[in-house]
Amino acid sequence: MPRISVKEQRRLQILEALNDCLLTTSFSKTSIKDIARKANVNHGVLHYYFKSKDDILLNYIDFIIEKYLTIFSKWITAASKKYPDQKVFVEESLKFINKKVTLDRNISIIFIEIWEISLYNNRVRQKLKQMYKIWEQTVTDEFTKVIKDKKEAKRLSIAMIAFFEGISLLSIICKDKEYDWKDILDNFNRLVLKTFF
Amino acid sequence: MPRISVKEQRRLQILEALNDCLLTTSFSKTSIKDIARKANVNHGVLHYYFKSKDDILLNYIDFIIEKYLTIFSKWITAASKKYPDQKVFVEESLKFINKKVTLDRNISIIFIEIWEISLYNNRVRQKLKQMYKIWEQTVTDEFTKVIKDKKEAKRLSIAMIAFFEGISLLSIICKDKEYDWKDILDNFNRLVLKTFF
Amino acid sequence: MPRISVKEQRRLQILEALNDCLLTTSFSKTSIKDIARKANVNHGVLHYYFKSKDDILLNYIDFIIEKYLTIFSKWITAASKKYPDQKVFVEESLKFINKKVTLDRNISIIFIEIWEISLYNNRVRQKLKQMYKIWEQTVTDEFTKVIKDKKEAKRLSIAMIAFFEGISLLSIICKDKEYDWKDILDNFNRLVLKTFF
Amino acid sequence: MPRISVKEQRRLQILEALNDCLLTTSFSKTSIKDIARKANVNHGVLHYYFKSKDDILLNYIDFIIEKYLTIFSKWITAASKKYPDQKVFVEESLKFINKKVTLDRNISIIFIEIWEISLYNNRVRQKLKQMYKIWEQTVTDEFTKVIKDKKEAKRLSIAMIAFFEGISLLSIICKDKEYDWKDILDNFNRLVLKTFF
DNA sequence: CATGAATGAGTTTTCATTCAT
DNA sequence: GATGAATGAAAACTCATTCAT
Repeated sequence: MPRISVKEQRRLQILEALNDCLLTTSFSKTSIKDIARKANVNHGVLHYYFKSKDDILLNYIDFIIEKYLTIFSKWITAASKKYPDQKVFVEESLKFINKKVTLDRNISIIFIEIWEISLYNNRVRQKLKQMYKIWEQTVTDEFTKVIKDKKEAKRLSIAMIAFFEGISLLSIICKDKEYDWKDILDNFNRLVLKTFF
Repeated sequence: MPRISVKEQRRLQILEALNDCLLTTSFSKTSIKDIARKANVNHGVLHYYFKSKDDILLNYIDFIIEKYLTIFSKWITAASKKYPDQKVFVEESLKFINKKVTLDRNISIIFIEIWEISLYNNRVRQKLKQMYKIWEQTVTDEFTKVIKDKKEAKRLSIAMIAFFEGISLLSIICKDKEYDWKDILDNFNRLVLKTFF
Repeated sequence: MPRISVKEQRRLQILEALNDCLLTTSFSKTSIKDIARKANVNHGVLHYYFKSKDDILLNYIDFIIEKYLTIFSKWITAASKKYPDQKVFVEESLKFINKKVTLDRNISIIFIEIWEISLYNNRVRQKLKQMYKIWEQTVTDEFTKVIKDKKEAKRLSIAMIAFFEGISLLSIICKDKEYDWKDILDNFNRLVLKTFF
Repeated sequence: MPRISVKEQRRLQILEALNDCLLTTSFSKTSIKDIARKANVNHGVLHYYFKSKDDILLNYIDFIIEKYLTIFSKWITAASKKYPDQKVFVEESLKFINKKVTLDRNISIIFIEIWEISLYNNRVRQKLKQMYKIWEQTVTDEFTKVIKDKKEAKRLSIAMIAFFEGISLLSIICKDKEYDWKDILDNFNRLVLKTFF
């Protein structure tokens, strides 16, 4: 008795294929056949597992958001046990996010693509908004442990997310030896740690 | 004797039409005929003034970048005269950018679209990169007036741009009463002013 | 269990349709939809079986060349058995070519069209050149049986092909009771037979 | 008082431009603007001097046919005086035709193009037919000086024209060191001279 | 379930032709 | 007469979607 049904497995296979496609081509210019080819399945199959190309997109957005929220929440759970000292926990968390999310080229590309899709697709935008809300609340929760003012904690949380997304974006567009993104993030992290601990 | 030739006028008219289109539809899904309709011209005209759809795009990117770099540099020039006090100048500049750029919905939408296009279009990416470089240098120049360490000034300049772009992005995706973007930016500005002056 | 796959059958159907079209319209002015209409298929199908209009053309050229080289070589093989006497064999061969090729209106039209295409399409020209080379060699081989000088045999072979192609051309352009093309060819054949046998 | 009006001069200029174009591109793929560019005139002008693109073609056909018939008849007139000996006259005439017409690459290309156009354009075909008729009669007239049988003279005349056109065609398609077209023609000429003189 | 042939709407592009200036 | 902007029909091609086998 498999935990994931064959059907679910096929669906994941297709969503992963779309993910691969998006690393080189925009969703608009990715054809159903492109996805099928990457997934090693017949293109007709895609319409068996999904209603339409747009349905694949919506499922993909859920898939990708869940994937990264899961990574994030798993880390938080594990790290809060591993690092009982709050300062070390925050330090390690920032390092983790920077390395695994902000400066991960593939994730950055995928999210720039999703941001754009969300501009003209309300359902995608709602999903994305929900993701940022969860992210913000998680970060705010952590900040409230060291900042009394709840409003201030939220403000800082949002600002930090904005900053990370901005760096994620610029690191893709301005890929250049001149800009040392890791250095910039390390300095930021130091500033945060120095300020609050 | 017109300052701008008829030809140039028509080209601008078409680029403005594309700008309008991008506020509601992605470039990929905007057809030549859509642009023509918005510009109130026959679709054949677009191929008379531009080589191809891609040529329109490239010209549009130049047009939009120049437009905002011009707004920005004009402000700097005028403001540095108007506000001889460095602190006031910086304060007013931040206010101006926030209002006219970061929180301008249309600009934000346009740039999220351009970011995405740049992912898969090297020429667009180069243009964008060049724009960010100019922006960074202008900001760095201002920062060096109050920060001795040049490297630090550059780091801060980049961080600030990343932060503003992040806010610009989130303000579009998370448009919600819950998030008061102006408030977040005002707080940030206060922090900057307090830190350096 | 079909000898020819459905795919190959459809491709042939399309190439035959193009052949029909060329009898009334030039390739340039024959649209994909024209071919589809003649083939009784949807125009999208043509792009399913062939990469592009040019790909259809290239395949058509191969198809038509092979068709006539096959007719020709089959005849030679069969006739050389049927007519053991060399003179009779040549006589019958000339008759056959005249009737089935040189004075076949459809073939003449098709080839005049292909000649023109080859002017501005190098790949088509190479295919045509290859066909004439094979034809020339086959004829030269036959001539060498009655002419000792190999160079002379080749010269005559080429001259004969040129003559037949010229007649093929003129018979289309100067279709008129005044010109009895069969009579001209018969006289030519008699001359050839009288000269070498 | 010019012999040729300005209007006529412009028209010729345009027809010459089309001639240039046809050396590299088929008539179908030659645009009005291509012709105008080659003629160094505004494309709108072409519709002032000619009713339509097709009208340009028809005039061009007349122009090119007259041009070569003129060359041909001028030669005949001059040569028949210059070479009172009939054999020498024929010998020189054949040499002239071979060099100036049959093996002139540009003329060959132009005529292969015209042959094709004539396939699907009755008016062009009629003009071409008329040209071949005049050519045939001129040659027949010469042949009747040495051949008593009028029908035979005509047959030979047609055969010779067919042969020359065939060589003209093959020399373009099978341009190759392997085929020495001049040699083939020289041999043919020798044969003709030997046979009738 | 899987396959791949078929459909047809929609896209970019070309270009002969017209016409106001 | 000359110019070049504008028109609109038609072309090649793409592709999401359907469906018979």
